[in-house]
Amino acid sequence: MKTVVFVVGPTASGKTDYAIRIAQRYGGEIVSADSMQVYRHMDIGTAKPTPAQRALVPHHLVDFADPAAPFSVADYKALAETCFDELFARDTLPVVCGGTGLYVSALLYDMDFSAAPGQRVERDALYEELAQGDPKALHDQLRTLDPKAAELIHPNNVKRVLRAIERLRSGQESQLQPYTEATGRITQRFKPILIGLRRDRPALIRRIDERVDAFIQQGLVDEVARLLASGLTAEDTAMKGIGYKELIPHLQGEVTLTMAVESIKIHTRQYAKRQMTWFRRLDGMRWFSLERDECEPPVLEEMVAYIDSEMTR
RNA sequence: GGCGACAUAGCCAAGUGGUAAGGCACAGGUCUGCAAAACCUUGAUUCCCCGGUUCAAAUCCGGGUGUCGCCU
Repeated sequence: MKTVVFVVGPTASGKTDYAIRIAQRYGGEIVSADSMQVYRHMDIGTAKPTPAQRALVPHHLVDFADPAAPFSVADYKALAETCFDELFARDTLPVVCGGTGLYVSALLYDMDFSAAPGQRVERDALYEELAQGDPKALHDQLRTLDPKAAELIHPNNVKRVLRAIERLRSGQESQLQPYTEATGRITQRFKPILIGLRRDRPALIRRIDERVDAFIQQGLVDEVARLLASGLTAEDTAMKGIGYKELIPHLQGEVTLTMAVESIKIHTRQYAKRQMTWFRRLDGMRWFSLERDECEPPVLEEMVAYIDSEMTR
C-alpha cells in the first residue's frame, strides 16, 4: 500500500522545517494541510513557506485559492486526494504538513463529504425562519429531525446546529454520523505515518511571541491593508485568520498597534492549545519533543528511523 | 501637612444589611462542508487589616495600612 507521512503540531512548533527535510530525504513532496495558507496574497500572516523553501521541495495546496471565494474541508479533501494520486503515480511520497486538525482528520479518517453542500448564504435566513434567532428553539428543531445528532451538538453552537439541519434537510442523509464513531476507522486509501511535533508550553509561547513580532517587522500591517483595499472584509473567511482579523480594527483606527499585536499573540496561543487537543486524539501518533529553535539533526534522524521502520512493517 | 475618592479572583469589575453578578486571561475539552471558525466546562468558605454595632456586615461605625486625585 502507498504511504503518506503526516507532520503535524501546533503553530510555531517548527513543522515546515522538519517536513521539508523529511521530504528531501525521501524524495517526497509537501502537501499542505493548512486552512489559511491555501489563500493567495496572504503570505506573511499565515507563515507560508518562502519561495526559497518551496524551491527545495515542491509544495502542493499552498497559495492557490482566491481569498474572496468560499473554500471548505470538502474542497480541500478532494484536492488533496487528487494530489496523492498524482504523487503515487510518480512513486513519490506525499508529506502532509499542517496544523488544521479538521483537514488532517478529513484525510486520515476518510470523512465523507459527498452529500450536497447546502446554501451557506441562507444560513441567517434559515435561523430566522426556524427559530426567530433563538438558539434553544433551533436546537429543538434539530432534535425532531435527528435526536442523536442533537445530543452531540450543544444548543449554543448555532453554526453547527444550522449545518446539521441543512444536511438533514437536503434529504441525502437521514442520520448524521458523528466523527467520534468514525474514529478508529482509519482510511484504507493509504498507510499513514503520523509524526507529531510538540514543545514545552513556555517555549512555544516564546516562539509565538517572537514570530508575531517578526510578522509585523515583515509588513503584516501592509499585507492586511492591501487585502482590505482589494475589497475583502472582516466577513470573508480568509480575513478571519489570526493576525488578519485583529489588524482590521487597528487599520480603522480603533485600537493601537500594540493592542492589536497583543491580541494576535493571545489568539495564537489559544489556537495552539486547541490544535494540541485536536492532535492528541489522533490514532497512531508518534510524538517528538523539540527543544531547540533550529532543526535538531538527532531528532530528524529519529523521525527518519521511525518512518523507515513503519514503512517496512 | 490638609481635603477627598477608592481598596472584591491573575486583570477589569457588579454588589451599598440577608449569605459574593459578569467580562477577560489561564487550564481542560468538543469537532463531517466558513475550522486560524464555532462551541462547552472549571476558580473567592470570602470582599486590604484590626476592632465595634447587629440575629445577620463586602455592605454601617471607629482606627490602621495602601493607592490615586486635589489643595497648601
